[in-house]
Amino acid sequence: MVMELSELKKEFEQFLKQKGYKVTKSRLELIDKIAKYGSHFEIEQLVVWVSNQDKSVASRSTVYRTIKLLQEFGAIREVIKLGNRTIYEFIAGKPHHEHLICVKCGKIIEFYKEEIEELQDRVCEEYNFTPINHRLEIFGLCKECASAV
Amino acid sequence: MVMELSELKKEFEQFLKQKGYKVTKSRLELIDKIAKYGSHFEIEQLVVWVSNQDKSVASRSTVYRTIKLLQEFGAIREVIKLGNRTIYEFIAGKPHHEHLICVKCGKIIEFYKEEIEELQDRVCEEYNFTPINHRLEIFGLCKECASAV
DNA sequence: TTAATTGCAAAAACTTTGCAATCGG
DNA sequence: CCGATTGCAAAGTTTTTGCAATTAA
Repeated sequence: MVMELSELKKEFEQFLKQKGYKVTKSRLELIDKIAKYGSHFEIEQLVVWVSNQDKSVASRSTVYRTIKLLQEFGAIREVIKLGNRTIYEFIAGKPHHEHLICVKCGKIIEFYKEEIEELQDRVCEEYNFTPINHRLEIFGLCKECASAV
Repeated sequence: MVMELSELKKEFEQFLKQKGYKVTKSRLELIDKIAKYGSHFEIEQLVVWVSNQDKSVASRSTVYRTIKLLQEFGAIREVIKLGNRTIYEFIAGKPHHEHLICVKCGKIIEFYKEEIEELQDRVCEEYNFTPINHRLEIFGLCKECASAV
């Protein structure tokens, strides 16, 4: 990772203070757990994982509420919406990228194409549209699953 | 629209028969209603609209079940996933395109950039990934909403 | 005839919220 | 101390499903 976790946590504290929110044990624990959980995750997994910790870190409600804060802060984002599932990604310190999603095995491949970003900017200009964020999902079969058919 | 609705309904009938499904009144009525509903819609809207028709067209369950069939058939697709909402689009006879979504007023602008498609194909080749479909959503502010800030 | 489809109501899955107790500043 | 946060359970959303009645082939 580009950014140290301790540094990220400090920035998150800054963010909370600046917004008039409180720096609580749950919030700091959660950003820590999410960072260590792995790149992609779903809320339910996180709730279960967090519930199985020795000491209670946060309840389901708090997880949901903190997820929103972390999105606002910019440490995580919804990257894949597949059927009724929402997959989040820990993006702090990571450059922007898009995803290839294997609909058979669930594998997620990240990629970045500068030209695609540029073309998007051009489209936005054409329509006088001010982009805030975007998401490009390519669903299909990964190499292994395609050859297994 | 490029394709006639009557022709589309015939193709849908073909599709149903081929799959061993039955051609029912509800299914034909629904493809008709959706085609006439307008480009983008959410299921709840459709259920309400369909419920308000003189003669009952289909129940909520049937709407949900038929939506899945129509996706399989290829007449509609999930085009925008925003928060917990899913916006579908009637795509039969329409060329592929992507969307700009105004997060303030909800306006949806369609666009198509051949180069973006080509670049995606190239990425897929690089990763030996077999694409099935994709979705590019650019969230931001439309011209009107941006100037109103 | 008979297997698929429908409508209903119940359940499931996911997310939000009211409120009393607790915690941070 | 005071207002924000938490946990809980209840409620809200959205979607799925079991089953008896109905319908298409």
